[in-house]
Amino acid sequence: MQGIKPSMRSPLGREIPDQVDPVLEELVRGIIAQVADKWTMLILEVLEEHGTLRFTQIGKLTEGISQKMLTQTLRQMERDGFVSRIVHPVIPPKVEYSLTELGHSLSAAFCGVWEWAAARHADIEAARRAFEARNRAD
Amino acid sequence: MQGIKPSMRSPLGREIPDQVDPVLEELVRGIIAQVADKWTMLILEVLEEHGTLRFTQIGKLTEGISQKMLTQTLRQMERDGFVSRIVHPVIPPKVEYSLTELGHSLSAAFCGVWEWAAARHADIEAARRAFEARNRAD
DNA sequence: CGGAATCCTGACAGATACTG
DNA sequence: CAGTATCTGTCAGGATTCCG
Repeated sequence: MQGIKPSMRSPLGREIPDQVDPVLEELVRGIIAQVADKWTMLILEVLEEHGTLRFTQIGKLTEGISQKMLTQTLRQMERDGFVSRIVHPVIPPKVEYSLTELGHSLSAAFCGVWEWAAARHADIEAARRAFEARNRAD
Repeated sequence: MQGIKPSMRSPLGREIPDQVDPVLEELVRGIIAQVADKWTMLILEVLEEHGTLRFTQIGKLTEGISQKMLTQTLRQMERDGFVSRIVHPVIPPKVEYSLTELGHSLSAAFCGVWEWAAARHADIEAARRAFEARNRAD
């Protein structure tokens, strides 16, 4: 009886109810889906590494992103409180982005998944090769 | 100089190189994208909670999944070594799925993100309301 | 410079039908 | 029961153009 929801295995002794509010669950799932998004993760990393950056700079540092997705992703991250967006009313425009405390904490939370993936990727690759071999045999 | 990659902030003192192999990075990113997939996460949870299950049972317990996506997702998870698939050669067919050790460890790895999301969802919702209010004002 | 608006396509999800 | 095959629609996301 263990689940990926912390309510069922939380090492902290906190009294999280076993029956998680389905509304909360749905919300949390949505949040995870968003933060696990390709561009969100990349931008998160770029901002972690470089601190405050301007729009175009993020675009250059985020390999392969289109202007549309950059705008869209940054908006979403701003909306969720992960990045702060400061507009300097000058000509030409200057907009600076940086991670909020919430953004940094998100980054830290994902660190565990990164460590897991880095530690186990060899097992995954092995599993894939084994799977290939199995299916080639029939 | 901090990133979401553990190489830059790993609390464990292990000697992970600061310059992560870009190939590995791409792989890890792909893995995360997959495991963060909606159905993958749901099935992961269902199997954690119920142990070994048959194809149809997983379908019933995974609200809203189509039979196509169930097959597809289970195949992928089997390919990556997260679930084992045992076919009993009887009539009618009987196929049993269960998590492997790798699957359980994946589940555990994501627990941290769940805890983060559960702990911080109020902040995110507040940020969203503030964002709404801000944009309503102009 | 930092976007917004528009158009377009291809990948992927859902529904349906068939099968060992 | 546990799939496969096929068709179709939707929609995320790229390219392009324009604007304060």
